[in-house]
Amino acid sequence: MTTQTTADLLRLHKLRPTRQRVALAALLFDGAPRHVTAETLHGQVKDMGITLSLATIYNTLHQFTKVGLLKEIKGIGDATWFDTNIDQHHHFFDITNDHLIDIPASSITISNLPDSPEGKVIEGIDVIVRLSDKHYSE
Amino acid sequence: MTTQTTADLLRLHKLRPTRQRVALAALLFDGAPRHVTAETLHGQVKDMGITLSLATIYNTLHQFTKVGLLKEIKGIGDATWFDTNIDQHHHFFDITNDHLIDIPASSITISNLPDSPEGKVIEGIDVIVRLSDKHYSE
DNA sequence: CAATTAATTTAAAACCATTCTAAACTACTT
DNA sequence: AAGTAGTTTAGAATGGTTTTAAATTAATTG
Repeated sequence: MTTQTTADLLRLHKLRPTRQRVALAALLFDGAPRHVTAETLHGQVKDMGITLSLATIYNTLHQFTKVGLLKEIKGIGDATWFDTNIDQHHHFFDITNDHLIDIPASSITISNLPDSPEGKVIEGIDVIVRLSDKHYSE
Repeated sequence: MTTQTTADLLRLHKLRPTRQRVALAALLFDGAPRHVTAETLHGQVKDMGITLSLATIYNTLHQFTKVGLLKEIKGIGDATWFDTNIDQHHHFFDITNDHLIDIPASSITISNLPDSPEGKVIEGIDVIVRLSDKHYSE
């Protein structure tokens, strides 16, 4: 994705294409699915020779989430993850290396869910499948 | 549960029945299913006129978890929850009031899960069903 | 295109849940 | 009763995240 279209993408969402936001958007929205935390993204950006404050990373991740460019995933590991896959979906979480893999919502069938309590509706369902290394000994 | 049997329960798990642990065990293991965080438990204990340091609450919750008296639930809301239901199970989480309700594992059927990545095995599956208030308008 | 305005970025402080530390205390053993 | 090992505690430290207020920069206006 060129810098030009990245700027356009931001403008499309009413976000000023600042140097910082363009850098982050270019990195995040290059087409490959990505899972980042504020810290991992900060590191990746630093590796590219760009210095951004962590506060800006947080601000930007939240802004991108608000306009629908990212999906926020809490409750996996210790930090908050942001996912470029914004469709409803679930996750494998590899506890050996804190790695996330998407599972399309259509790839899991959940049935026989008990009734919701009176007056409550289901807002969403999150499935986390924890993975660890297979051990061949025994 | 009487103080005597609470002390016995603790001794059974090789935990000294200190004043603090007896108070917490009596509160937690009275038969009703309970979901607590360190903060909610600290508040409940304080309401009973007993003063315990937060550090002790954390220590004790972790010790109870280690011996199998509690189950630790991370990733729901901002704090770590501890559940007196130690069976494998899932949760409704009411986002309007941070209230948890257990869903027995047997009450949910999950099928068609994609294959785990090569060399990985499933450690566990966590399902969180987020609830909010039903709105009748529209 | 210079000046103004409003949004953005930033360093640093603050926050909150949790853990650590090291000293004081207490249950159990002798 | 004395010793010792386990436990509790206040307070400091930690880690992820948010807030604050000042400095900077993008967009707008004249």
